[in-house]
Amino acid sequence: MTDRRIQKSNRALLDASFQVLLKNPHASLSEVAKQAEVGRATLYRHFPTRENLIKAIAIESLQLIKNSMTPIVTSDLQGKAAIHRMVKVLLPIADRFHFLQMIWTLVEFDQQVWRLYEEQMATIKCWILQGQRQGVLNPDLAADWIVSVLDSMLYSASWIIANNMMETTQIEQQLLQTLFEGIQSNEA
Amino acid sequence: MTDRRIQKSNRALLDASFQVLLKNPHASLSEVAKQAEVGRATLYRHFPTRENLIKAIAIESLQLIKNSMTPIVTSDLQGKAAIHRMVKVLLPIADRFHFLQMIWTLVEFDQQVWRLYEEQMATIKCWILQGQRQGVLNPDLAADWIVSVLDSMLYSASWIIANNMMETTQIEQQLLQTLFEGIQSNEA
DNA sequence: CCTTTTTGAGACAGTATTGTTTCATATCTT
DNA sequence: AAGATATGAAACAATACTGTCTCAAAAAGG
Repeated sequence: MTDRRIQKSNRALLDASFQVLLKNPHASLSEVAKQAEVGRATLYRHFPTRENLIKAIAIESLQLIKNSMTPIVTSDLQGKAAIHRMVKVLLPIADRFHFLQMIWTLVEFDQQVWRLYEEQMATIKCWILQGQRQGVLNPDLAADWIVSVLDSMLYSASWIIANNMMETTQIEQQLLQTLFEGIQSNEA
Repeated sequence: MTDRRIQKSNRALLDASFQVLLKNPHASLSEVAKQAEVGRATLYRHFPTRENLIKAIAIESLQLIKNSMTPIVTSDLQGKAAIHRMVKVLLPIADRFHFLQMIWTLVEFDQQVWRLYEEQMATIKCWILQGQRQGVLNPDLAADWIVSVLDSMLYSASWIIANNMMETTQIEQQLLQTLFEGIQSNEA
């Protein structure tokens, strides 16, 4: 039915562009095509404009994030346990967060992308409010602030991983520790 | 001695470019010149290349940060108290951090800029190690991780302030609370 | 007041990128 | 195997931005 060539090119382009634009958001589409081992014309056939390409990556990233989170949503995990689990699940795809954060200022997205984004944020916020009601999370902290911190810590972690400054498992442990208990010494 | 026009144009250009490029790193130099109420030719007379302009903003930002931090360095504050104070001092200029973080991937800086940056980071890292030795900061956390978290939390705060989502004083309090004690409820 | 210097406006060439189109070739589907 | 379709290479126009230059006007300094 569907031509295998199309799928192959599409995949190669999505992977390559993510890889290239993550490193350098200014990269020309020639570079992307080259990295994807695909002709420049083919790139334009698949993604008519640059914005179109970036949007496709954004949607794929958000979809990836969503797919990682739904198992947690459908499970009966709540509050702290849910957040704990979420961090573990999202850390491996933290570079997707990085990408979204990076292009956020460069491209104006349409409703579709925003909806996906808001949806994920709403889910996280919901867990936080739940945790606060249950008394496991500090109710003095604004939910928006906590969401933002979570976001930026994942970003930090992704950056450290990308630069090979620490091992993934160690980062995971340190992130959770810091997020829940802060940087203060336990004994203090 | 020095022509007042030069200083005036220079200041206007530095302010305008920071403002414009913070919003949109892609903005053309025409937009910058327009915002600065200065001719495009004048912009090029002051800053021969785009990179040159961005570098100037980066240096000014780093200098600003440095000037904010030196009073703390020369004081005898240490460990937690020093970090506490630092957060308070840096929060008002968090948008400078935001800017640096934003352009970091877009421009390759020369030694001068790197030195200034490394210098600030080293100072912060020094305080953290000190705090860990004194037992006020969790010694299990990597100093690099803590620096990174600090950085990203300031970024979060700056973003929230920029979007008028919370008041500055409240953010300051929440940032310190989260940084030191995490998001966990005290009673938990 | 007179000289020097900066400025703004505009024209200008150079360059890079975008996006389109064509056509022969290779690869798929049936 | 045969027809349909995606692809690569290349040429192409259009655009946008960069960086340079000139010149008259404005503003500074002594």
